[in-house]
Amino acid sequence: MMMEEKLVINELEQGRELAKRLMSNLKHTSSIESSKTLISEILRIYQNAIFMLSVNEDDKNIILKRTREIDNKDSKNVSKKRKISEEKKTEKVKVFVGAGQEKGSSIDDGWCWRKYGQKEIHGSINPRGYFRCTHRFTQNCLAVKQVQKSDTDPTIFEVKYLGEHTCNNSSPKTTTTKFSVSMLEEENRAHVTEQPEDIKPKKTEEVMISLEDLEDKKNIFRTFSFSNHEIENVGGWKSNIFPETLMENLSPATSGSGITSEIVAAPASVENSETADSYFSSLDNIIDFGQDWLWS
DNA sequence: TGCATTTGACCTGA
DNA sequence: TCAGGTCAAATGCA
Repeated sequence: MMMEEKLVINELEQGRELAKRLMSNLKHTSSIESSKTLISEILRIYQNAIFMLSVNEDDKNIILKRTREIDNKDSKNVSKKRKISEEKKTEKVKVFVGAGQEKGSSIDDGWCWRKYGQKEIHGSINPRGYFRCTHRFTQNCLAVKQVQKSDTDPTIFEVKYLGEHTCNNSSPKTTTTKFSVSMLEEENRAHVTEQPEDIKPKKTEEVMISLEDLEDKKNIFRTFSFSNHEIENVGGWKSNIFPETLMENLSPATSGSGITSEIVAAPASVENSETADSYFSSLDNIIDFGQDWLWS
């Protein structure tokens, strides 16, 4: 089996386990917070899986090469202070570049990060930002990520994840699954109809706003797109992610604000795959379920 | 006032 | 020796 297929399967298996836990949670407990956290985790895992299925061959080769290098180093039992032997996962995240991003702030991937350094990288125009989990000291969470803006496309950020989150992700901000939605929310507020004061987004309720919003699916996926810009079969890709009914409900104003241009099609091999279709269908169900549950 | 960010210095591996 | 990664004091912000 190909290495990337194993990685995807691993991600999806994690998603399945989390979904089971979520179901159990809903049956046996009334802990809304833990269920929200599980939903966020599931969405993140499916995002990773979709990304793995959709990266182009060059990106796959880079990821595989790094994975093998890591494996080799592990097998030699080399222990260095630099985190070269830790699990590393690289994502390319295309974002709307707003003011916050220009300042080099962290890409909001649902976790709570604290910036601890920035370095000019030899041969790169843009500096690399270093982030660690906010709960590093309180919960001994060793997750770290590096964010660097692409030299060729300023709307693409390469994000490297090192280490796993061991924190319980209890920060209000960390329970969101927005994938860099924040800047777009700023943009969207100009278009969104006025809401009553009491439901304006508050920091502690971002997950509710995020999941309650009818356009949430659109927000999630339009702010996370894939590095394969060559393939533009948007209809097939979008129809996998967004049900037709949802697409019909999107207002022209909002769909014209960038969503169609920012969602990049999956490779044909993914689009034509029944397996992949079922994954996307599951994702829809998960998102639908999350919204219905939160509304109820 | 507490927390996050910035940034120069320092450390480490290649 | 140099590039990349981390530390920690200074600074900013709510």
